Amino acid sequence: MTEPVPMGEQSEAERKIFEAARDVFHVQGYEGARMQEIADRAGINKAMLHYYYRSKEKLFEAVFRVSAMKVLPTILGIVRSDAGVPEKIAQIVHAYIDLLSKHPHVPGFIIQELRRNPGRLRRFIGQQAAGVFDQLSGEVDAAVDRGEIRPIKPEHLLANLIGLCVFPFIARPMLETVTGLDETAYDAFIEERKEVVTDFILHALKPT
Amino acid sequence: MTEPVPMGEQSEAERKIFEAARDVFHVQGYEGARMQEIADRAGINKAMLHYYYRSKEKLFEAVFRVSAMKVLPTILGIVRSDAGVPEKIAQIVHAYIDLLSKHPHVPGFIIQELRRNPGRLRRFIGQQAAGVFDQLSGEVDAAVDRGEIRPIKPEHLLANLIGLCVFPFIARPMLETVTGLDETAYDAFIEERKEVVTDFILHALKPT
DNA sequence: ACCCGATTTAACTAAATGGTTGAACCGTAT
DNA sequence: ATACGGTTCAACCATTTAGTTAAATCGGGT
Repeated sequence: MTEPVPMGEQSEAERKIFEAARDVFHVQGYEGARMQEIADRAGINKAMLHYYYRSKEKLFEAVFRVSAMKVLPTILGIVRSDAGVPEKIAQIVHAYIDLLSKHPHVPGFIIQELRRNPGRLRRFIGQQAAGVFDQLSGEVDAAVDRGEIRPIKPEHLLANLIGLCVFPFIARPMLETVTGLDETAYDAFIEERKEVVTDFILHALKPT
Repeated sequence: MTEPVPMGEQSEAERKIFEAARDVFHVQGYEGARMQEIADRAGINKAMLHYYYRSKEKLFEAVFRVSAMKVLPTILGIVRSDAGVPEKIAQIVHAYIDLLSKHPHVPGFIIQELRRNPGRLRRFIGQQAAGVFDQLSGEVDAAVDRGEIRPIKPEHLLANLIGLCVFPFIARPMLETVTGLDETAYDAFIEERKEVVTDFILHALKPT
């Protein structure tokens, strides 16, 4: 081997495999993905997949972990910050749409896996996000009591917040068709949403 | 045969096959579905699937058509009605959430198929929904001009409207975990959303 | 009673797919 | 140079899966 691989690091081949697997799993989902296609994209033999990752399931697990980790911590960090509720909303919307623009297939990928195997994400969230909703919940209730925002149950606000950010990514081909936007215009549309969604939510919450 | 089957109608067997296929496809998706499981659920031999529907693809196509048809026309009818924009929004939200509560797996099913084969839904929407967005678009722009609602691009309003209705269904297991709601509480949560979402959108659009 | 077409089944086939194996390769340390 | 451990590959294997077939069944019309 030209370059020995330090313990705990990825070899060139392992990295290429992972990236190929990520691309294929993200678009095709677990069931739709073919080990042969992953090998082809990585430009290596199919047996290599099993040499580095023991099985399809293990390879998928690795991809899932990294993908979910890419999306969750950003949000959690903002929720944990000490900004007020309206500022948090603005920050989350901007950070989330920004992030998803860089990984546009992740939301659909997560949703798909959520259908196939709800348990995995449940465990994952249970570990990562424990207590975070309670914190947000408390802050929202307090802001409501203070009359800072109109009354709303935290679970509704959370669902609205995430739904508004995520939906354009998972339903992209549908919305493109309905609205008649081409790919470039749709990218601009998503970019606009950082402001539009923030504005939309804050107005919805503005006390009368 | 005990009951002859009139031309153009479904036999008992065909109906049972279709219902089993619908249930399996809705939850497993195309790739995840097994013809054997569909046959088992229908309580018939696997060969019968091919007798009535020539192939997995054809069977899926039938299920998809009916499922998409169940969800689209309701919305289209309301959009085409002559109610004002705020009334239309209220009607769509109520009708849509009501409808999805009866077919909770359909949104995820559609999304999954949208990823696997965007072309099919594109064609489907192209036929069914042609012109409907243009109408809604015109009405929204007019309402904005009249100062009836705050300025918003129709594509954003549409994305918000559908996203807010649909998201709790496709992300259900995730939201259940994060919020700690059990199945019964989550059903109540969805029921609440008819009012909450309507209220949320209308306030977001209320001129200042 | 018998025929006939529609329906149903068990057994089978062909292809695809995840996974395995044993040999070859390659750079390094002895 | 040689042995060695990690790496790579072509060929192979076992299982699963969609799809086929040919025979059996069933009920109504004659």
